[in-house]
Amino acid sequence: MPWEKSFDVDLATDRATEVFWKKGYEATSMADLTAAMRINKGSLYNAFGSKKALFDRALTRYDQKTRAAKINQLRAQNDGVAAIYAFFDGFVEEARKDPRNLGCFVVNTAQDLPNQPPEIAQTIHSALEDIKEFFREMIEKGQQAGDIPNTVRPEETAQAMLSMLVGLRLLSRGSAGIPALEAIRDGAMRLLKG
Amino acid sequence: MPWEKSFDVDLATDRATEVFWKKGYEATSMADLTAAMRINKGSLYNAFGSKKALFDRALTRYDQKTRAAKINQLRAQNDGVAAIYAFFDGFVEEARKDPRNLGCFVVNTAQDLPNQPPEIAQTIHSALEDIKEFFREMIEKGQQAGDIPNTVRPEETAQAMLSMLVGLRLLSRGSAGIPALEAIRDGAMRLLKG
DNA sequence: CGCTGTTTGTACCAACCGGTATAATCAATT
DNA sequence: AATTGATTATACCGGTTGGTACAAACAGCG
Repeated sequence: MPWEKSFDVDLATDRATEVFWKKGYEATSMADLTAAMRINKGSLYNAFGSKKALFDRALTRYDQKTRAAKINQLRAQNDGVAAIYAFFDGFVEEARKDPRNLGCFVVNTAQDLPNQPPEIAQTIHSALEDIKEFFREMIEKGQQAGDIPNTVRPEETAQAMLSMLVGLRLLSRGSAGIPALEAIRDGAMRLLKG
Repeated sequence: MPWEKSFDVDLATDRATEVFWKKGYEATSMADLTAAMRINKGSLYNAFGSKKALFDRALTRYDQKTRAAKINQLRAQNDGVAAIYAFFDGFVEEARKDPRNLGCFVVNTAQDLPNQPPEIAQTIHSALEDIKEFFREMIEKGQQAGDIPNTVRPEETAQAMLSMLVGLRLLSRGSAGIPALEAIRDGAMRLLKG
């Protein structure tokens, strides 16, 4: 068997992610993708199959590399309150560093859910559920440590925090400045005060 | 001068809004629009000028008819806490009644801000600012009535509530069920407890 | 070298894109 | 009935859409 691959598939996927992330699925053309990925049209279809398949792959990879990795890292922490703060503050920091105001690829796609196929909907649903679950676990951990009063209902509060996070990420796309995002982060923490 | 108009421009605009609302600007074609508006291509360009101009008009009209109208109605209320609750609960009700899960046209467009022209960005910015201002006023009104403790900072809390609202509206697009939306609404009210 | 499989460039496809043009039809005022 | 302007249907424009086809160049293995 001769030489089995030349370009880096993951690198090409990450470059495709950048375009989908900013413009969304429909507004991104195959010409946009081949230019950004720096591979030929033929190679793209050979390696990924279709635009939809590439989008699916890009979204899943983004979700794994960013959201899932972060959550699994913070889950290990024993201070629940600190873990939640770090999670929110990380996104404020991301917004501070990103001059392009891309926000969150997952949230962007969640906004477009009614126009997405079931596989994508499933990916989004799992991601959001996992975030909520993370919040719930950290709240319960904080309660066991005595940092969070027992009057705070874990499930409902986790859901409310997820909503704040989604809002923060959407407003990061050019609708809010850094001070506003910090106010959102601090507001989320106030939900833990009972 | 002969008969000055035949079709109802506002009605046609509302029909265009439905399509833009669901699919977004890019994914909506002129064919989609003429079909939904039930007017001819020629009439559309004669009456609205371009796709962009139609979108702008549809968005502005939607914002006036729904968000602005609701806020101005609730502003008159003398119970600040009740006004905020009614505002949130109205969107939960809207989600309950809408089988298509359209969410909010303004929030959808805010998500797409990096790809929108300055006029649209301005409209979105004004709308979000007005909502935040509404929250701030109602918080201050609640504090004067003694319903909200003075430890609650009006501006920061209003910003946090705006984020929860944006999250609620985005999650209404198929990512969350009614109970989850109710938890978000109740979580927002907890921000007023100090 | 010869075989294999990838990459690349290019050409091509039918379909659609936003937008324009035109001629016929239509309704209401004069 | 004549005039006026909006509405309609249809055809058309150049450009782009996602996707396919194909030959040439390429790189590794036997």
